[in-house]
Amino acid sequence: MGKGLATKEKIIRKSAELFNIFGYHGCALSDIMAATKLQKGGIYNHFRNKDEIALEAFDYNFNRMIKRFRKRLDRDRTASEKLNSVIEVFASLGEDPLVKGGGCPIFNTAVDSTNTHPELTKKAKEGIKTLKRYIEIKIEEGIKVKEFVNTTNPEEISTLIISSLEGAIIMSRVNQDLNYVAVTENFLKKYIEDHVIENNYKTKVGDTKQPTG
Amino acid sequence: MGKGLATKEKIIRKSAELFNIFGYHGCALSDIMAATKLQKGGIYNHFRNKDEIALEAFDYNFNRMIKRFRKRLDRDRTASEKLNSVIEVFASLGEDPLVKGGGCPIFNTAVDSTNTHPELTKKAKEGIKTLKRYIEIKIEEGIKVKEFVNTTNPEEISTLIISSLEGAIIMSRVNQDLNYVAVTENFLKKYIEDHVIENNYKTKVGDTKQPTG
DNA sequence: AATAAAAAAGACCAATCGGTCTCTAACTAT
DNA sequence: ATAGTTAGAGACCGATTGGTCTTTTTTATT
Repeated sequence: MGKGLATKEKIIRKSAELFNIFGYHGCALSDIMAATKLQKGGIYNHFRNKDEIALEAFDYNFNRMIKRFRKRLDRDRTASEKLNSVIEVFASLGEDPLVKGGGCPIFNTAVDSTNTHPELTKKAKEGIKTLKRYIEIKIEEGIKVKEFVNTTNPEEISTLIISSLEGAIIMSRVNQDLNYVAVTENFLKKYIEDHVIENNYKTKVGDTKQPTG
Repeated sequence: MGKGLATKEKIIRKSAELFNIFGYHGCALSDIMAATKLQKGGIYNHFRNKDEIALEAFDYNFNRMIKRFRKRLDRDRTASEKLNSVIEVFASLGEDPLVKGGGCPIFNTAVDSTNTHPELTKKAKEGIKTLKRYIEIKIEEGIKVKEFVNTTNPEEISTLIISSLEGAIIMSRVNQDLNYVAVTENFLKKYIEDHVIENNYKTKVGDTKQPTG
């Protein structure tokens, strides 16, 4: 890897942080210059403009997010383990932020760019859809192998997981109180245990429920 | 009301829109000048700086939000009606946005201001807490009159309602697809019907559940 | 070691930023 | 009607914005 590539990576890495902290309009080129210890020439040698940096920075954050999901779900075998991990990876954005500035960079970008930056908005939009589909597939697989009850609506559960945890992450971030995420995480786990996972698969002790069939 | 007050109100009203659309850093004074058809002198005659406008604009949006809740819940008698209305008012931010630019102005401000504008962040933070407490009280009342099961955790349900609907609102806004909010709204209503409202109070037909006691 | 190519520096630019200040226009009270 | 007061216009300010371009430095190639 040549020197140029290393520099370009550094710019993306630092900018990904800065944009997540300050937002697109709140992050000036001078901030990127300071963070990378580069002058204008060093930055614009790799990018045509600020937009291009922001777009590549988003991709960088998104890919890291996907990686965190994959890395965690790879060690799971059952569908319920995978679904559980999905919830925990989202929730982990609270204690162990993917990016400096905290929260979920995808949703941060979504809110930040709507009405102001169509290209970024499009990326955020597609990112959310990819994430939603990713979870849906895990649920569909669970239904297929009869690990999840067959009345489970994959889109409903997927939407619920994303919306509730993303909302909670925002609440926790602004209030600097991880309890919001914790409460939401617990609710989702309990709900899935009680309504999504088939009774025969339940391993929890103290479960007084009787199989209905 | 003097001419000055009317002008000040207009500035707040227009700015409340602009800040919700573009965010604090994305909204320039020139935008406010254009929207209000005023020059700098006309604006700075009423405000000391841009910050002061943004802070008052937030209060304006927050008060309108609270009003929408109150107006709707005033016509409800039972606790379950009130809780249902809470959900519907949140969901209404999708189809019938409180502010131009869409979404929830409180959460938009929360995301926009975190790490960049402590005063705004504080207001957003307090706004969310007020909202959460408002819902908690409705739930506590429902428990008190035995309309809700007494194992209901007010904080849990309140947090869940806010986080999931706010997350869904962001998803719907960026995807320009109200389905995310609709799915979340339906889930919450169903969950509350099945797990929060006492059986004796349930009026739904076709409910096959048996009382457990 | 010499040369070619890539990377970075930094001077420079017009436009815009938030904010101030003076001056005039418009309204209010007597 | 007139004096006093408030509201608003708009010129002006220094600082900063994103971006360009030339020059220098560093790296890779031979």
